[in-house]
Amino acid sequence: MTEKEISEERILEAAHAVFQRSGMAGARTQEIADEAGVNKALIHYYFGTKERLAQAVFRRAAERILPRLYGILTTDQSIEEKVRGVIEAEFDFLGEHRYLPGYVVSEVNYHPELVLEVFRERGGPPLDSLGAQLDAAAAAGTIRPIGPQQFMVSLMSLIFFPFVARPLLSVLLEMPGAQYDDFLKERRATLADFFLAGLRP
Amino acid sequence: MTEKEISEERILEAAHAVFQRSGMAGARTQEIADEAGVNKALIHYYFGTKERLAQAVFRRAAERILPRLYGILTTDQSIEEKVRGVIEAEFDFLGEHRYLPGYVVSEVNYHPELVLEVFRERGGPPLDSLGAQLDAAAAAGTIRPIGPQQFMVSLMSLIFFPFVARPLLSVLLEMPGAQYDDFLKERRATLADFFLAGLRP
DNA sequence: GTCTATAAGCAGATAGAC
DNA sequence: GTCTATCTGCTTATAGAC
Repeated sequence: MTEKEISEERILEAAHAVFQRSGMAGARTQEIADEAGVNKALIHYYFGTKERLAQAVFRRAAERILPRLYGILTTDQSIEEKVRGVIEAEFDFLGEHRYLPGYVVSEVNYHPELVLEVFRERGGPPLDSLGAQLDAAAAAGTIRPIGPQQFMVSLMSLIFFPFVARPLLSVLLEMPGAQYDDFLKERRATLADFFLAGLRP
Repeated sequence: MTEKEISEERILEAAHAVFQRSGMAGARTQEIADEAGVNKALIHYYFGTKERLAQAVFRRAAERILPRLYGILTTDQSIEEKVRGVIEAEFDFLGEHRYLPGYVVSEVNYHPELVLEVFRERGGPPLDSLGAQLDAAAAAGTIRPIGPQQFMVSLMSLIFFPFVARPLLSVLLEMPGAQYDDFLKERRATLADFFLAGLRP
């Protein structure tokens, strides 16, 4: 890796951390520079503006979340296997990136154009093949009829929302800190059964 | 309503709108003043700082979302009736406040102390009575065993996440604008059955 | 490629008149 | 209670040396 790439990577890493905890509007380039161990000016040298830096961070984040999700959905496994696979893979990932979903969701709210451009580049999950598989399973009577969009939204809701709304849920449901981690562990173990039961006819 | 209260209310209403679309860090007091039809200085006269204005907005929002939710959970209806009731009530509410969940979730991420203080004041749902009812239903064999927290998180996830992540889901699942509204309508009609099926033993 | 120094603009907050 | 005018501080971004 060249020196240039090292600095660029350090800045991206630092920006990711700072954006995640302060949001794009709340983040300060000075803080990013400090965390990266470089000077403010260098950030502008590499990325021009704060906005373009944020986009670069999103591109990087999208490439971390989406492929593993789509990958599993594209195999030739059964619906049940896919559901279990997605839940396991996402919980693994989220264990190490607690704040990423909250950040993505927040920024997509405040700067849709900026963020959605990135997600458009990458494209969505394989809706057609998934839809066909769901239709086939419904025809065979193993699940009740459901469209691929409702399927995906329900699955993603159940997985991501507890991370996105963690601070809020932690307070409202009286599960501070480590207790919430236990809650998530229990959830990981039971979620697939709950979701699959919901699909049954 | 006194003149004083009218101005204060106009500012709160405007602040709510502006915060919702720009976030607290991104919002400008000038924009809030313009939208309220008053002067910047008046905002400080009433609320002191932008931060305290934001808190006032949250307090107002919390009082709109939570009571109707808790109210239904506190009745002596069956689990099934409560689930259907909560879903109907929340979809009604969310139809007119699309961006509220996204805003609350975003700010709770970036300024936990500030927001959580408000939610702490109000307290959570009736976990004890709900837990007892779920235990009883499980003992009677109508549902499988589930704690009140898992119950609440799953229900809230399925309801709120499609609103919180709307822009993202709209792009990834290829349902632009009005199509997403149709999707939500279908969801409203089918969600209770899906959720209740997930609970069955 | 990386730094120091600085410019230019704007935001939140206050003073003071009415 | 509401306004105009202003201050102070901070932030992004650039110029220019090394």
